[in-house]
Amino acid sequence: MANPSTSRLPREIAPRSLPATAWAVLGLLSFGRDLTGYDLKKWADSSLRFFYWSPAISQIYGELRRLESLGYVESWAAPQDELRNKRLYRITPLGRDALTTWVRDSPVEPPVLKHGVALRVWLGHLADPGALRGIVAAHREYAAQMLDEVSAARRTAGQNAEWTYPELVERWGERYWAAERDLADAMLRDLEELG
Amino acid sequence: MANPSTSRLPREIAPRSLPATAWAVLGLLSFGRDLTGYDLKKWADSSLRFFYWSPAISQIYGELRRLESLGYVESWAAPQDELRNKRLYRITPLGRDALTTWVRDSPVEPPVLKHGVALRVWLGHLADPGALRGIVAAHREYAAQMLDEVSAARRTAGQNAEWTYPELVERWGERYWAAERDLADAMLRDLEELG
DNA sequence: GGGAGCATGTAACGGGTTACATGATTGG
DNA sequence: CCAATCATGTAACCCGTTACATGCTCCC
Repeated sequence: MANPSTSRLPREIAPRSLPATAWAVLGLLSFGRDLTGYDLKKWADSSLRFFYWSPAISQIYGELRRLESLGYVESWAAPQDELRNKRLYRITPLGRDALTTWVRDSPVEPPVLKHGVALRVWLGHLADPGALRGIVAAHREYAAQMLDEVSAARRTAGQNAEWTYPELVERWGERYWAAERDLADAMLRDLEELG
Repeated sequence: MANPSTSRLPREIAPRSLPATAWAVLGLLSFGRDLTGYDLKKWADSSLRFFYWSPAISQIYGELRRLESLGYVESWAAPQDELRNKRLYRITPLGRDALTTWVRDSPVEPPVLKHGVALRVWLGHLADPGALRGIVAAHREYAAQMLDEVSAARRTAGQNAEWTYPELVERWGERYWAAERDLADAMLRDLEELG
């Protein structure tokens, strides 16, 4: 049996590496604005979701608390209106350093691809051909709409130097969703050829 | 206060809908072969992962137990060699029906996109331009390799009618990874234009 | 009056991963 | 002899979601 007094290692000093979501939230704050959790959720919905994903609001609040406990963000109460307060968050120099290190050094996780439409086509031997084409056609429209939305987001975004990289990623997002739409079209043609 | 005797509804009879992973595992079995958990993991690694993803082996074993408790699969011990047994699984008619219903009726989850490379480029204001290009270039190679692997898988796959739909999805996978590679190239060009 | 938006959080749950444990066989 | 492969499973843990709770303001 292990000696109980030695079997437990002291809590490691080096900061445990955070989930990518935490870095994404900190990343939103790295553009320099003071924001509430609610603000962050809206911003994630209108930008992050096109190439990453938008966490649930409850998770954002949780990550903000964790980031604050690590000293990566600071917060204070600010008047929302006469009666209520809201909590504004700002990135700290320590947080900026940690995020910079993460961007530079952390191994890049391979992109997650979990394509429910492909999964269903793969099981085509169990489906009615018409219904299958319907599923793919619906996905085609979904991709087309994502393309519309990311294009709209790009047009309304600022053009200053500060937004160079987000703009570049939005361009990438447009191409991505256009490709996704074209891929759906090609799959529809393949399905129709089956008769 | 709610009356404790009525505040709790009776356990619903209708089968709770399973996570997509369970349907994917059942889907592997729907091609009609008797397989072990280990076999299923290998097959997932060589086909599912190109368009969905390959669950951990421990999860496959767990899902198999759940599917068996629902009557969707049956299993029996078979001799692996003189000393050991392995457990073979087969889909049941009930399981086939349930899977068919799922393919037909379940709402299709929008494809998950969680692109770590795009996230890092989006934070480009914190990175050294050369390092950023390095990240994208590595991703370009990753996509190219996925393309190679899915092409190889398609060439070695059976050509009979049974494999029509898997083959179609593999074709889709080839196009997908080719597009991903081209998207990385385009992003590299955009990054280089920044100077 | 009611619904949408603003704003913050807790609790329960499920999905999925890694690490661990075990042990035989095959091939270099 | 050692590593890889075959084969099955448990336990701990974390990530993330949904559902729930609260309450104000603005606008129709």
